[in-house]
Amino acid sequence: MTTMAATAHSSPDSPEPRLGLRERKKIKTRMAIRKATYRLVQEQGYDATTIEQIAEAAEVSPSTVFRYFPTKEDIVVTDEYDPILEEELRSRPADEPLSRSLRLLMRTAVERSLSGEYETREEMALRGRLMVEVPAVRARMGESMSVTGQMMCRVVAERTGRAPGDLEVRVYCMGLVGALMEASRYWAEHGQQGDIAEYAERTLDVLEHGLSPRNPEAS
Amino acid sequence: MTTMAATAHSSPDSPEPRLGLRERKKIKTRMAIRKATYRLVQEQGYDATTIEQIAEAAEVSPSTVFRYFPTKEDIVVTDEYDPILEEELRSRPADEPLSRSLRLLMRTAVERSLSGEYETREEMALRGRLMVEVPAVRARMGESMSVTGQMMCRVVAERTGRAPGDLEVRVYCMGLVGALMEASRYWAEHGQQGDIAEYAERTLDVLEHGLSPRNPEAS
DNA sequence: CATGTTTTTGAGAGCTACTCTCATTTCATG
DNA sequence: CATGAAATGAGAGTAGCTCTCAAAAACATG
Repeated sequence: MTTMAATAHSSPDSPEPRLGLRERKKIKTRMAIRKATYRLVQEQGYDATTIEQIAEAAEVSPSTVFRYFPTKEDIVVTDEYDPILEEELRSRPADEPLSRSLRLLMRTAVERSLSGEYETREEMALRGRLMVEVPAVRARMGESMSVTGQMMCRVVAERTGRAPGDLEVRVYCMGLVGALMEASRYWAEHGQQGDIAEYAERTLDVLEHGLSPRNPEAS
Repeated sequence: MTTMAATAHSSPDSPEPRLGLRERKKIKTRMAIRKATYRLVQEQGYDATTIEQIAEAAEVSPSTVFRYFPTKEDIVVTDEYDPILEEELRSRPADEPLSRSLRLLMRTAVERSLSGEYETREEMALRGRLMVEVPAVRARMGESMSVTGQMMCRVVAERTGRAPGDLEVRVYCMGLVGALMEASRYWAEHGQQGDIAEYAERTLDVLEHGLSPRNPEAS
């Protein structure tokens, strides 16, 4: 009953710890596990890193690691900003062409991840490498891709006035997400050098206009 | 052991056993493991079925099971007819529009799988269910999807005169394969009732012409 | 501050997928 | 039939993951 109330009862001038100690600790533990994992995986590789090592480095018990992440792959495959993308997409004017919204979305998404707002560039790079090298991680990535696809379905359905479960909607979204996934994989496979935003643009071009036949590298 | 009896070793006019006894046995073992797995999974579910049970039912040792299939998921996720599709696609005239070739390909592929030529309909149905229900299987399916995508890349590259590693080619193919995958998943989720060939058609329509905005079920 | 309640954690047992090694059996061939 | 190669079985070992239960930490009270 008194769930939300009570906060800041005695000292009304507390900085910003809106969350209780419990919540804050959970977040910290989560981060600690991630950090430890990233470090260990960088040092010794994914397979060579065991849950036990991760637990020890993060100063928690193995049980706790599994309480926070259902599988080992989940520790590295995050997908935090799905909801952010969703909101971003929804905020676009409803009469804007979908393709245009998507282009803008891609651009801001890339900018954000490059800004290191949600994860460091090293972490992103590591994730990219793992996606290419470790089958289990790649597989898990595919699963999370499907979640993103569903999110997309909801938004696209609203825009087009169709049902989210509509075959056309689902197929459209999964085609899109699959293609973008491949683009990021292409980027990862090429040493993460090229401009990923440009890759996204070209991807959307292909999806919109098809593959122009026999067009040998027009760039 | 006396099942196959004398294999007509001395008579040089043996019908067609071009393969040695070893090869034939390997094929048989492979099939036996698959059959046993399908049966047990149907009876008790995927997770409840252990490798040990499969081994016992197939009358081999657990070691042998792992020798034939790297993972448990691989036993059910087959993907035998990737090369067949490839040949089929290659056999199409080179100047035929890609979309047309793909439509024909889809049609024959569906016909073939429905004919029970490569696997029984029950097996196909089971695979569909597992793909929807069991995360590990779905994940593995995604991996095999990626292999199909690569095959597609090679063919599409030839057709369009581009390189197989070309970003546009890869993105196009993975978008396509991802969308078709989603279509088959849609089919599986809906009790495997609808006409999967029609779903494929609609999928290709969407990819070619985009999502027609606000078009409420025009069928 | 002492209390009782709830949540989180750690410890440990247990299951199973999967790997590796080595001895044994089964097929192929001169 | 003898010799070499390939397939199998048996067994030990690793690690991811689950479950249970009791201790500890955070919260809500008087």
